[in-house]
Amino acid sequence: MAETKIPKATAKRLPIYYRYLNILHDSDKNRVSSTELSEAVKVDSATIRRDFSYFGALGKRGYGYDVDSLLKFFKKILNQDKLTNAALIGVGNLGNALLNFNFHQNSNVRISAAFDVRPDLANTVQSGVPIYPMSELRKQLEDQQIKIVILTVPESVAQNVTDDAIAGGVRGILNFTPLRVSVPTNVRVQNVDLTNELQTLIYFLDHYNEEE
Amino acid sequence: MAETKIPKATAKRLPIYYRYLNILHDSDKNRVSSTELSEAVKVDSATIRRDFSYFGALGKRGYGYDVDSLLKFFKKILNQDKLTNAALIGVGNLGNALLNFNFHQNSNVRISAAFDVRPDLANTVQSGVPIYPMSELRKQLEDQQIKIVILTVPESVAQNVTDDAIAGGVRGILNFTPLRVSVPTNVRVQNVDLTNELQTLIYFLDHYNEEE
DNA sequence: TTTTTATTGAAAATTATTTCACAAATCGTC
DNA sequence: GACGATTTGTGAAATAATTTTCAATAAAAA
Repeated sequence: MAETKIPKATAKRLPIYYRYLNILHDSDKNRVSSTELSEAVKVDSATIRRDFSYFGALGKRGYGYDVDSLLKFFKKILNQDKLTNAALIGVGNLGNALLNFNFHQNSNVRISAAFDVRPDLANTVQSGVPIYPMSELRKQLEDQQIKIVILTVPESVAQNVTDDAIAGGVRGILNFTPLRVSVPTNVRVQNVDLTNELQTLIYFLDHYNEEE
Repeated sequence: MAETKIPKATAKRLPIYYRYLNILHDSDKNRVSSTELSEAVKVDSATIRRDFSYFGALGKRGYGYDVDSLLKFFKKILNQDKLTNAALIGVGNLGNALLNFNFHQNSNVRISAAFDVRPDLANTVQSGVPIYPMSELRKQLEDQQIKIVILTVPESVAQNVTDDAIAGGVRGILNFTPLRVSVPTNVRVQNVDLTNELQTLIYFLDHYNEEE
């Protein structure tokens, strides 16, 4: 399934490249060099070439990379040639913003179902997405074959909800709660911890002055 | 200023430790081992000990770490013993959610000013935070001595707004736009790219199955 | 007191990632 | 075609981060 395992650091950069390739494509550029890419995405050009080379020789010496074929290649690699459905669990403050956040505009992901405990939300439609009661979580995930969830519930219930979601077949979790949830090894968690990010930023400001 | 430069990977974990130490403190635990911490924060115990050791010998062999003194230490290190004001630029969909997101509850950061282009928003107060017109960005940042901004504007204006903010003295940017903004070396950018996170998650799901 | 158990701190080994630097390939021009 | 200018792809070196290992020490038990 994997093409001889790409480094994680590389994998995390692929969407960044993909995004900029789309921009180039939309502006009808058909050729790009690693140096040019480097400036746009703020990644060293040697790193970009190394990243690309894990997938084979994608460029041409003395020429650069062909935008269209590179784009097509990454679209495939990133599964962006198919639509991926995700579920949002917890339609509170942040959850609501994510419902309106148009993932589908920039990527082939869309939130196709949402869940919340509040009885007045259950069985309504918010921003075009049906909201189900939490009691239906497992069943709906199974029925709709949803493999990815976005977790925006209160920390106190995060682990329970996670367990439920995994029971429903979920394989990837975008976790906005500060809790580091426990999951089996075949489930992937990507943590987005806003308080953390701010604190890290403050730390760097105070301790890594005037350099990079 | 810096205590002989800590690895970046370590710096990013400090807020995670800090948060869990607070939880331990609140539940009146006064001692913790690296193994116990490890389970809670999902970081290998050796990595935790290594991380701590950059700051000196904080623990006691055969005993573990004293929660209170460790907490006090990290509070200082992370500047959480002082209040840090941040500004939010762009009170749209996501920006609004962040205004309501209580950073102050979990950390000593609060959003003390917000900015938006919409004339109907300017000079109102949203969730207790005054909204200023964009034209006042630089002046307000200077006057209020705000060094950190949260950027939730449309991508198309991200670079301009960033330049303005930096002219106003900003040193750290939590960037929610997909644009990799250009900044001088003494300004730090922390990118939070939601579409990216989802795409990375999908990539890992498809290519790094059944292992870790 | 002595022994056992728990646990850190740090050196060393390992693994992962980035960067350098250059030969090889290709392009565009004369 | 030959030549100079570009630009990739990649070994090798450098740097960064994690993990192993274990001596030293503290606390608890005998």
